[in-house]
Amino acid sequence: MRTRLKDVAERAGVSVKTVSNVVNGYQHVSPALRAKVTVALEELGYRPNLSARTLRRGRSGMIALALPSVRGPYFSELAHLIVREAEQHELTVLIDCTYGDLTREQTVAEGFRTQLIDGMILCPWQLGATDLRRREDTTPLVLLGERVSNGVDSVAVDSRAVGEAATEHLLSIGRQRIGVLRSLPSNTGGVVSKIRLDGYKRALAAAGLEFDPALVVDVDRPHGVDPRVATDALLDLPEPIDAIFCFNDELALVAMRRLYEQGYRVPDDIAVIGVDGIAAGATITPTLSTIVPDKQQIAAEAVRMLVERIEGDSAAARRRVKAGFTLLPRESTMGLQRVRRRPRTRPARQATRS
Amino acid sequence: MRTRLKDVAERAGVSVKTVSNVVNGYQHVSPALRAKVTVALEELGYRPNLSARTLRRGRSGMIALALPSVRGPYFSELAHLIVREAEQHELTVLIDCTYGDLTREQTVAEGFRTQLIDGMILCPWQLGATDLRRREDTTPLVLLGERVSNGVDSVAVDSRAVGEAATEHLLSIGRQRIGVLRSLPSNTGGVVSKIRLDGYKRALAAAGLEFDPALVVDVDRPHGVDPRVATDALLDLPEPIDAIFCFNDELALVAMRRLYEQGYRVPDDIAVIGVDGIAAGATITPTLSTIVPDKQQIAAEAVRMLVERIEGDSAAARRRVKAGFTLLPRESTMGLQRVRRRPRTRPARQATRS
DNA sequence: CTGTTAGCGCATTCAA
DNA sequence: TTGAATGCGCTAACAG
Repeated sequence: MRTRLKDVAERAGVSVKTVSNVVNGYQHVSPALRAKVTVALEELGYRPNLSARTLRRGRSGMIALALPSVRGPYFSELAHLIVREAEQHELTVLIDCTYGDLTREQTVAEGFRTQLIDGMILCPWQLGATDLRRREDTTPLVLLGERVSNGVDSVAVDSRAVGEAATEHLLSIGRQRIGVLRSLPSNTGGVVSKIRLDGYKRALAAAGLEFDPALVVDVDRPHGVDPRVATDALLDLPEPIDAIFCFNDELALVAMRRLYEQGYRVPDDIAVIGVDGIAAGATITPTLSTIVPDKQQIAAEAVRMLVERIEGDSAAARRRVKAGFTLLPRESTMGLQRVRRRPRTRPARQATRS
Repeated sequence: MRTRLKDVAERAGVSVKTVSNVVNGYQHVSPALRAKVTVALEELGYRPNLSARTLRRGRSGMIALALPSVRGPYFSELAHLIVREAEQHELTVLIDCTYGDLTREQTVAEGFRTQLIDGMILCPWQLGATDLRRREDTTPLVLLGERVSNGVDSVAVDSRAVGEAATEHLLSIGRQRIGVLRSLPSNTGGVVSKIRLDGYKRALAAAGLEFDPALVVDVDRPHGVDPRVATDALLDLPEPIDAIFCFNDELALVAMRRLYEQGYRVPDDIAVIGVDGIAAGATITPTLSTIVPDKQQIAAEAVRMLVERIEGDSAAARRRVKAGFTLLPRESTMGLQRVRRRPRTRPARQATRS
């Protein structure tokens, strides 16, 4: 049997309450007793039973983070930041993967790990306003993304502004026919993609250009159009394109590879811009121009709002926070950095295929 | 107040026990009562209080996963797989970031979230055998990696074999002077790096080549030598190298960029191989040859062993499972795929700098 | 300042 | 098959 508070009390010759006081860092304990208790605590190797404490306190100090996935550069970074942020508030994060599955998202919204978590942050892909209205669970909830505009706290980047910024950047370097590789994860309503495309259209309109639907190709991984095929589709257009706006960096990487395979040069022939700011983008050649959402801000705001809900009156008005982003112009739009060609000291090798 | 078992019981006009039976799917409940209870459950929107249940059962159905970070391609993928694997066993995963910090690792090993988690999987970077011997907490524990060889269950890839395989591959394509970019996270004892280097030496020896310490450069992010500088160091060696073995793919990406900046061609001048199998490696040009640890196996074995500990007698002998890996030869060692140069239909553009 | 006691919500003895 | 009572370990009222 595990050592309980009671065991420690007996050992130290004090009451349970006193031990509890010491464990919880209460002020009003005489030094003498505190010392005795501390020794007993140490000797018995006491560890509080968090379930019991949670049951009693009605608080566990844990929050859930429900994401479509924890894999992939975007969500893993976001998860990391949220975990860090939660730590600041002495909260532990329980991560749950929804796989963008509606049923799972509903389960989460509708009382997941009840009473074991003090609140949760959910990034919905399919969950709709209806689901949320039906919601009976009273656990504080903060939503990530623009999907739902219901009476729930949420934080998201302004996708329209993102679409606009990317497009404006491409226009600013003289590109006129801008293809779009739009990611439509098969399991999403694609709200974000839709809004981003609005931004694209707006930027075009502001530049006096007409929107051409043929320039927009949907990429629907993993069950839909392969990104390579989608890129080819853009390249095969009768009137050639001079830039591609990819809705995420991973897509951009694939597109750039495809452009290489098809003999196009980036950015000379075709400029490429992505969204996310994944690490590889800074390292590949050409380095990838991209738009970086302020994940740190997203994490901080989400946790802050959640903590407020947990601690404060749940009655406060629902808030909708807009997170910022940054345009990072790099080589895939601005042109390759000049490199110094080294004198070659030995003949170029042939790779020996085995 | 939240609806409790008792409330449901009153509503349905039955005892608490019966409701509990229904909730937990007990067999021996008469259909009539079951129906009544189900209705009451629905009407009141009952959600079990997991803290109470945990306290009573002595099991929470949660396990902790303590990693240095959840960011980055390797750990995020691993976390993902472990979460999936845990789900198969109806376990929820609580993720904790240690940042490779010794104190935090000790905290985790020494009774983290006691009684709230049924077991844990820890990937130690600094924790030593001493810490583990001292361990008083009885929560089942499984270790990831080769760091500790104590009386604890663990699963890890054979780093020596990895080092050997990478080196042999480079030798097999005719490279003889193989530089090593060795990652030594500032907070690690670098056990893995050491063992991998052993593999490198062994492969060299087997090929009748002498080991040259000058060929090994340590990269110590974020506080130590910049990977770019480290790459330069290899390039500045009096006797030129013809290959680089990078201890992880991210490092390889940086090295390849640096090679480009310095005017070397990959793989013609210098072949590059990494370890991890990150997604970007399949997409960049040249695609990155790499060694992919079988993360799925690691995840599966870790969870399996943990579950056995949780359910079975804790007395069973400690096991040390070796996970497999795969060599993925790609363009960065095998040579570029031939590309078709398209007829250019319009003059090459100049990127207009704004 | 410290001890006694009740009860958080649930699962589970033991009776019926 | 079902109901009543007990206690999991802890914290917070309330006494002392």
